[in-house]
Amino acid sequence: MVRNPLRSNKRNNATVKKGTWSGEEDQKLIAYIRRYGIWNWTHMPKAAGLARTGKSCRLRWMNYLRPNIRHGNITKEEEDMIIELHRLLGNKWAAIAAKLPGRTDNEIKNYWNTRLKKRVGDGNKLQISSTCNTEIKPSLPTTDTSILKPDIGSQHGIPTMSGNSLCTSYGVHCHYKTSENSWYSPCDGIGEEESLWEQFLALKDFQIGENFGETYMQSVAKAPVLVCMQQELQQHSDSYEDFSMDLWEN
DNA sequence: AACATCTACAACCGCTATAAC
DNA sequence: TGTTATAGCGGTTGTAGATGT
Repeated sequence: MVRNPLRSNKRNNATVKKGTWSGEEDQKLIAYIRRYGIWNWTHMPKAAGLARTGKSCRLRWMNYLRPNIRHGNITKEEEDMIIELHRLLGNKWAAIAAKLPGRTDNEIKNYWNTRLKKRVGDGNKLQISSTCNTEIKPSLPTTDTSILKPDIGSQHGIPTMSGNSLCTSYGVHCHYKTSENSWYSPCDGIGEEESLWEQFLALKDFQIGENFGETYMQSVAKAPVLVCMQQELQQHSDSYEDFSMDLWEN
């Protein structure tokens, strides 16, 4: 894991160190950031007395040195979350990491590529109707269809998707259950989504059903769905950009 | 014991989005 | 409006250590 230590920087002819960080380098970076904070990754290395690129410093800090990073074995619960989040979000490692406190995108990416990829495989992508060209992640077979409501969405040309525990109420969202009595949501808040839903439904001119709030609150596969909604909205609304993209950020 | 292959993961690279000018 | 700088993301690489032959 030790990489070649010294290489010249073609741009400024300076010698830039590469490869594994030493304890001394770590201490320099930590000490500098503690004292001065993060102000500019490009210029920070020189100020901190490090022969590294800003990019290298940033990576080292973000992945290993910053506070609250959890090192060590990934728990079964975390592993389950990674699998489910990957199923929903795909290779959005930063988005997945945001849901696992203390874990970094790099760590999750490595964990997926080395341990989970082979086990979980590729037959895990959620499918969505052809009306939506967004690739979304895989789904497990549906077993319980008793809770299905009329697929209003499809009547309006809205893409329908399915999830592990399928509930296509209103044809545009589904529930996802990660474990017994535990609903998981990829988004922190619901305000933005609610607004999006309302605008979307208004554009589509159909009613929010009586169980809408409950079902939508439990919806986890909504992130990909929202992209489809955004695509729909984009065709109808100039203000689409005002509210759409933040949804993925969370 | 020696060599080959595999696994895990730290780190790098290239690209894109965004901000600043 | 175009250009440049910066930050961040995801894919990929390189290598130490483990395991197999």
